[in-house]
Amino acid sequence: MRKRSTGKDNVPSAASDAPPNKNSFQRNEILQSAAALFAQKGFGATKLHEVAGAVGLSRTAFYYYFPSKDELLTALVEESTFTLQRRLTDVAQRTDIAPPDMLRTIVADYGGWILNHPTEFRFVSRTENELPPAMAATHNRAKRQLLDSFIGVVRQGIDQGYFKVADARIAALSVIGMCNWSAWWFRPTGALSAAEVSGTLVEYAMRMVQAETRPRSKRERVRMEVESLRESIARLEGLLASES
Amino acid sequence: MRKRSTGKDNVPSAASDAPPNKNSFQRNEILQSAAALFAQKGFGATKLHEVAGAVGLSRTAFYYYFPSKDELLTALVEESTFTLQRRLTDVAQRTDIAPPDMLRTIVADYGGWILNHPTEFRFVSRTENELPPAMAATHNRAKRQLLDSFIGVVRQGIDQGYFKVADARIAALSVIGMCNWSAWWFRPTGALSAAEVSGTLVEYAMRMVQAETRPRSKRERVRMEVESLRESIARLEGLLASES
DNA sequence: GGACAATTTGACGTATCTGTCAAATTTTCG
DNA sequence: CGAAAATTTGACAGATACGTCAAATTGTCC
Repeated sequence: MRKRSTGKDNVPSAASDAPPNKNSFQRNEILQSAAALFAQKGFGATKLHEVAGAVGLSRTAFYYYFPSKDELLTALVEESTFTLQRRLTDVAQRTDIAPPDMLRTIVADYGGWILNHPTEFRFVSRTENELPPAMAATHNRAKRQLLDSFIGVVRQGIDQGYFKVADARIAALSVIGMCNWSAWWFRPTGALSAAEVSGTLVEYAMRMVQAETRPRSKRERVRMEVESLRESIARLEGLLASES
Repeated sequence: MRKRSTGKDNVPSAASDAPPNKNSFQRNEILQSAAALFAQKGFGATKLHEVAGAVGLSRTAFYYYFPSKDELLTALVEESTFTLQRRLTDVAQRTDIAPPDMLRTIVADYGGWILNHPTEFRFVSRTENELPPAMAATHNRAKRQLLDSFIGVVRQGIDQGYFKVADARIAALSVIGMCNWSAWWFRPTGALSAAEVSGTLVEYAMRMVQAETRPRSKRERVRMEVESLRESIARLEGLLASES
């Protein structure tokens, strides 16, 4: 019964042997269930016995894997938020791409991540007002960065004559909102895959800013033509279906 | 949490004189503060002393206006949800308007309501998973009706040749999501008014479905799509030829 | 001022939740 | 098998939350 109570053993550094509870199967099960429960009912409203019960454990067994409920929250936030944050800032830093392709890339990446991690996204959205101050600060900073990235792309597109938008901020928020909300309705088991929905979101984002089709590279032209073909075929299928 | 109270006066019947607490100023203050707190932290995570403290009351004074925390929730849900529900179903029932105007109207109405009641909307969205079963059922029914209304308008627009959209459901969800998310970023004190933002949302919704002012016949649309396909293939052939 | 109702409060009881700890049980491995 | 480690459990303590109630305070009207 080595509890290693005093030592902060939850640092992400790769201590190989000492930490008694790390990367355990049950630990990951708890994290996953907790994310779903927190996403559904919120952090404060979710009781520990629910978390434990969801993975078939007694409430006290939980404390073998996490020192406290707050530590569970921090572990969850670190796991979920950091990946999202990194992904966002990475994409937005590039300046070598023209605004239309840039918007396409950023929406596909952001929306794609949400569609592939709807539970995590809902968890973060739901618990962002209950986070401890330090984490709330970094989270808000990341959100602001994300918004600024979108606004920057839209503004560049306007300035360079690609987009026709009156207010870059409203347009960015509308695109972001469209993507965000997909976490509340998308189900991977549905008729459309995450990649297909992501492509649709990209298409709608481009329509929102009325991006002009001034293709740049050959590769990009091919991609656009293929996308256009796909859309045409889908529309034709729809027309054909409504025929009978 | 549901405990049976003794024969108190918590019947919602409109007895004009007997109920000692109804339509009081403090009662409305409590409702308003509670909506904001529930929207921010969720129902289960918000403690009663916070609600009472937000309006300058002691915790026990709260029980003079509401028999229990659950009754506060139900009162809040009834007040917030019913107005939203009625508004939605009213607009969507009309069939005398052409799809483009219909979409304009429905988005302006729905988005406008959200922009004018962001706190209520966030409250409903946040607590919808903590509602008592009966209320959850009606709420889900209303949500489904709303979605069906949007889908119906989009589908009509497609069939009548106004809109160019591959999947009516995804388009409807995207428009709804764009509107919904405004509750999380819009502030009435900002540079743009609710009416202005609402107009922008309408504009973006119309762009999303690529609404055209004049409908085209189905036969004509098929011809156009085929022509579009032919052109795409020709362009792709050209790109392929110049590749080698 | 005084009677009466409206409103607020402090003390109390109960239920629930978090977290601790020693003991019990299971698993691992020599 | 048997010992040590890993894992789980039940009992317990402290804190907090909800709700009740009688008493106290405030406001109103004559």
